Amino acid sequence: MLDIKFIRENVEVVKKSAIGKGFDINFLDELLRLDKDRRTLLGEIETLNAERKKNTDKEKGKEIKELLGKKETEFRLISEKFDDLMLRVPNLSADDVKIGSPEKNEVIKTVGEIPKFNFKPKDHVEIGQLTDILDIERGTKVAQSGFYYIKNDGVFLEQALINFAIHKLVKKGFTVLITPNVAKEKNVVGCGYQARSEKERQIYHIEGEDLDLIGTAEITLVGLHTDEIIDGEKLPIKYAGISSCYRTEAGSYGKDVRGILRVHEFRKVEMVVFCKPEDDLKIHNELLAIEEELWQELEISYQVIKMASGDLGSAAARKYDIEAWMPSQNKYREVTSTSSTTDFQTRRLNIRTKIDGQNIFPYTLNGTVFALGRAMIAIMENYQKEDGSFEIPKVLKDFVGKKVIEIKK
RNA sequence: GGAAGGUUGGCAGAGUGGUCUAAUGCGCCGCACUUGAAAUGCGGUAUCCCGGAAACGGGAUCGGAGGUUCGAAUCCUCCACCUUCCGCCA
Repeated sequence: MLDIKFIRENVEVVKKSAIGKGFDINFLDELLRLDKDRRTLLGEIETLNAERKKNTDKEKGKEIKELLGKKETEFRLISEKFDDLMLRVPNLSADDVKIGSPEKNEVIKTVGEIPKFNFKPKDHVEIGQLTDILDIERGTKVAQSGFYYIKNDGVFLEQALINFAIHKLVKKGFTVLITPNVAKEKNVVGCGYQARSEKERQIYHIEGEDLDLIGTAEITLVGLHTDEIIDGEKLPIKYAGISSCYRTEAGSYGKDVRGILRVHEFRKVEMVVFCKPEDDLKIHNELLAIEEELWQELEISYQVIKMASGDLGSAAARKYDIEAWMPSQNKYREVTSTSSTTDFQTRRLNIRTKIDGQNIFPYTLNGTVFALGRAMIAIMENYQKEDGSFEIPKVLKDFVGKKVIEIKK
């Protein structure tokens, strides 16, 4: 959420930034009109309240009460609309972000060697069948398309990725958590994940409860401090959370239907940092560096993409993706994403920090450590051998307990 | 699922119809005293609205909504959440 005062005084800046992100911002004039009406009414209500307090006359008291009732109803109506529109105003993109559609995304770095195979590389679905570590068909049978089983050594591989990641992150000063996989809608909306429309809703809702299945632990990690005041001395606070993630993937029918690249449920290790505004860039670079370090240690080739404004989404001010090499597709595919959301989320969730006696909204940043399904795909495909077996990256060997995952006899 | 108790400022916590401009304590910020610190003293300490360049001034806000009343933190109703006990259960 942006500060309404900022919006009032910088309408053109807000418009320009939103258009750069590809958002329809036609409602901005209505928002400003509602803001004006809302404040006028609030003034009237407060004056009436003050009168009511002082008044001792019976007749006049009743009069005031009646008028107050009308004004309050009107106020509530306007406020509701106002709040709704406020939530639809996207965050500003950072100054260093290129304005433009996703085609303007920039590859800022390519690291590592693309593996050369003297056979036609298989995809993870085939490798998963041959090694018997994935059962996608039965996931579909028991649950639905987009759900899958991980079996046998696959289980150890996923656990290995988690362990490898959290050991590293603890050393880097992160507090590790296993978070709830559900959260009240307030936290979902607070992080900027509200649906643009019901049709495109990405989040599963639990019927009859004020609970959504989380799409990422970002929601539960940022939500940790909802309605709290964080001591400025404690910043930066760094969290790494393990959770399941649920996505309806509405609007992406037909994309990546094969395998487990795009699914409704997966597990992920996610970083969230609360920091002082002036540390934004520094922390963002740190998060990206951690993500790169992990892929370097896995010895898998990757690219770092700096997203143009059109690919930022509502909350992000700046975003980098890492794309890892996927041999079966002969291209790099997204495996991590790290964003700065400035004070967009903390404003919505009323998370403040006290620095020298002053309350300000801290900045939040997030970044993927491992989207475990996608990391597994990358390992399976990049480390595959001709028969469909694959090696375990050196850094994971001790965690998995073996060097190769063999095909099932 | 059943029952009881609770929700007040950064925290603890008082407050059962007007004097609440919300006690008191702690924390934090500033100032004074001090070589420095501690201790002490004084002042401040949230959010929103209006006016103002600012300093500041005025007003509103005691979980949410509704009701009773001239008047509600305080009484009544509903809702949300929290705690404890019971039941069920990994």
